[in-house]
Amino acid sequence: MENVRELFQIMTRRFGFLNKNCCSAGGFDISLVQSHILYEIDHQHHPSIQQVAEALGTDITTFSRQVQSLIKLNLVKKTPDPDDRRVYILSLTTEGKYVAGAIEQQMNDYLGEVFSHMNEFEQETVIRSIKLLNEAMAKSSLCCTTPPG
Amino acid sequence: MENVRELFQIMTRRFGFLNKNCCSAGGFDISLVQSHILYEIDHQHHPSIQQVAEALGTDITTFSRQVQSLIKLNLVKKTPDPDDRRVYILSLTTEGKYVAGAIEQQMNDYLGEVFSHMNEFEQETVIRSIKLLNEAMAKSSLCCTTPPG
DNA sequence: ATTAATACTTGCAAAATACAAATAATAATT
DNA sequence: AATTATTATTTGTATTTTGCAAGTATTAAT
Repeated sequence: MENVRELFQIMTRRFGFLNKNCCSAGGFDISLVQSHILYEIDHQHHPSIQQVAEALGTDITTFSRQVQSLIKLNLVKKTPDPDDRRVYILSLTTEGKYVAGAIEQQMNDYLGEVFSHMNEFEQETVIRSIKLLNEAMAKSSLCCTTPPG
Repeated sequence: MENVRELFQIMTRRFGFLNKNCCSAGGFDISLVQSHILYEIDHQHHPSIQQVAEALGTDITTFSRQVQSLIKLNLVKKTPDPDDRRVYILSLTTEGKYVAGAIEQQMNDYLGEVFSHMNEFEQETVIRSIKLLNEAMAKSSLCCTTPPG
């Protein structure tokens, strides 16, 4: 098998560039990490601060501050968990949902443009492959979980 | 077509975790960005400082300092370009090549483990798809080049 | 009732980043 | 040939990001 790492390196770097471009959607201009946080809060079910930090592989103290800044921007809301008062549940505000949606849309537009350079069959293949890859990564023990740092 | 962005987000995040884990290879313990710099210097042909900074999408003043730190670690070498004395050519030292190689190997090992969760046919498909994707991204005008920031 | 563990926050210090300005060399213009 | 403009890189300085250590508040275990 050829150099898989190289293929991945190129792919993820380019996707990173794509991501960078995409965060000034919907009139807001937020950072790349902030967009990841919005994404994650939006996709988890009533997540706690710790759960989101964990998912993103971010130090919890750093994340605590990141959340604060998003609350200041009125994009994220922090609600005390009635079952355990140590815990805060994160959710997106209406504004936050709007921004997350705008970014999602823009990213999908960009990806759509990328995919337009492939034919229908190639597009299907690529989508299916990424799914396979995600499943394989989920099965892997070595990788793909929060790093120790 | 389903939510492509979501598939990409998951994939790249996981690959990011993989990358994070992988930088303490060969006895050295370097940062993720440093590993990307080593990779890029190794894969370009006698690149100048600006060229590598450009490829990585890093501000040139930041990159100048990053190079300095890698020189201090004796992983990178800076040679004046004889044709244009404003320019410095970057290259890896013997030690730098060793570290870059160790990281490459470790990444490939990790990816090998990930791929072991797929059958031969799926593996082939995934590899081919990533190649297709990289080609499509290269063709795209919207994305995948250095962002303005 | 006391101790241990957990979820989150804050103090502080270090690291990463970027804009503006400086330096040094080459290219373009007069 | 002299002057001006452009380019490649570095440094000054200020901002932002980050993380460890320690703190608070709450729940779980003994």
